[in-house]
Amino acid sequence: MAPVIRVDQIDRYESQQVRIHGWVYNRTHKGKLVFLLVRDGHGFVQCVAFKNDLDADLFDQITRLPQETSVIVTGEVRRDPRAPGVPGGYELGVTDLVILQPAAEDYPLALKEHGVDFVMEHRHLWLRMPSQWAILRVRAALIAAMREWLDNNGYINMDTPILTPAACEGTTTLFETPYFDEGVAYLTQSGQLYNEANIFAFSKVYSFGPTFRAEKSKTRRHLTEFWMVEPEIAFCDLEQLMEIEEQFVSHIVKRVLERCPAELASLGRDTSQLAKVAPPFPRISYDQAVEMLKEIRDQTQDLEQKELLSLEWGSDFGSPHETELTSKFDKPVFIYGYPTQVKAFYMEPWPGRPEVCKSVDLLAPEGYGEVIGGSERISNPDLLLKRLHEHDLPQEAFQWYIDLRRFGSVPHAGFGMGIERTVSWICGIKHIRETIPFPRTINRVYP
RNA sequence: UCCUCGGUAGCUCAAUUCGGCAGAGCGGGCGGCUGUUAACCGCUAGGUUCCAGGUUCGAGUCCUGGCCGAGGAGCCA
Repeated sequence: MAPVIRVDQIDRYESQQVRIHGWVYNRTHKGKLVFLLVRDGHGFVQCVAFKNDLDADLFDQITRLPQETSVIVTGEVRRDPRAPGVPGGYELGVTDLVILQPAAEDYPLALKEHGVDFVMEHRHLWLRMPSQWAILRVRAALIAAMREWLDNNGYINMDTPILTPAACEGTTTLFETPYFDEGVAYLTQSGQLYNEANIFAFSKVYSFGPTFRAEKSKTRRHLTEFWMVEPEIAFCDLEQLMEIEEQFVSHIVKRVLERCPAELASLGRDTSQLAKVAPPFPRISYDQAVEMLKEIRDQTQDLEQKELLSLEWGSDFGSPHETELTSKFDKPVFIYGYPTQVKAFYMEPWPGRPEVCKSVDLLAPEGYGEVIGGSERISNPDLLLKRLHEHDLPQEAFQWYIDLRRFGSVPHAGFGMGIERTVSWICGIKHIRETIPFPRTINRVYP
């Protein structure tokens, strides 16, 4: 019996009889000839059935196979540049076909454009479409590349808790859940504080998991549940942190370009920009960025844009600022040394300039904005305690965190990278809701 | 929370500045076609025009209120 193959490896089987386990994605009926586009999860391949080659009854069934019917197709692999598919260029001359289940006729997703609400309502089926399939395979490749780099560079994976007793950073809104006699617990918005404990045992660690923000954000860059990788490094300052970040990001982009060429091509992604992603990345201080934005603002004629770009020293950048800044570069850009007042309480002050802290954000090019936020952390217990009080945070809840600075404190730093934003940049897609299998947004928890 | 836009067939949309018979393409069904790339051609079925009021001889269209969604701002990764 012919072997079952994976469509992404079809080039290994030219002129051989093979079987494919899959689903009918599309059908074109031309009388005595039927084209089936079959997907097997690994790729999409065209299968060609001629009336003369097949039993009359079977051929008749093939001419009316509904979209999404599950099938086992047997046939000979042949190279043909006309053949569509992913990776494409090969097709199957059908010699036999078994129908496992004919799909119901009311499959909702036509091979046409659909509205956002409609495809989101049918996310469980939308996943089968080529664009979604490609994006989520890139996501998986990206996660694998990320773990590969960390595991190969001395980082150890430490899982941090999802149920937490209090706000990690005390600012943003948290999801709350009842918790036995303790009253309430909160869904985590970062594993960082726990990782700061972990580095004193393991030196270099990373956590990777879901994080939750109950912000009422309603933009293409926000989800209420998203995934973040958070490396944390002992004996590391801000400068070293930026070197780590650029190595890390460059490795991920390079690996995805190597491993997902067919997926990126099927998304129509121009990869020439991604190919330029290699160290070093430009480093711009917050002060310089403010100056650059002033110039850009003075030069623009568009009054609305002028308004959006208005900025005082001391405030954080909004999305319009990030877009303008990154458009000046063809690589990701570091912006470091943000004002202390717009950043979290645990960031190390800049030497001699307490109004600035040793923080760094990495902004992706092509308008994708912030994908990484990181900083050197405060290592002095007295200063940390002072900052806690300035931010009105309860000392008791953070006692363990202060303890870390009492028993062999060292300079240390870390960052968090948003997986969905990074995938959306690499894939070149507009909205991050497509970069996670089942997105959670402010007004959607179904399916 | 604020600003802007939208809701008509299963889907994507149209329905004449200024109220006058509810339409098309895709998808479904039936038929035709040996190289299709969102195939094409013919026939066919398919409607609570988001909801509730109001104006009018007459409302998909105008008015009031509500619901739902999208894009953006703020917040953030």
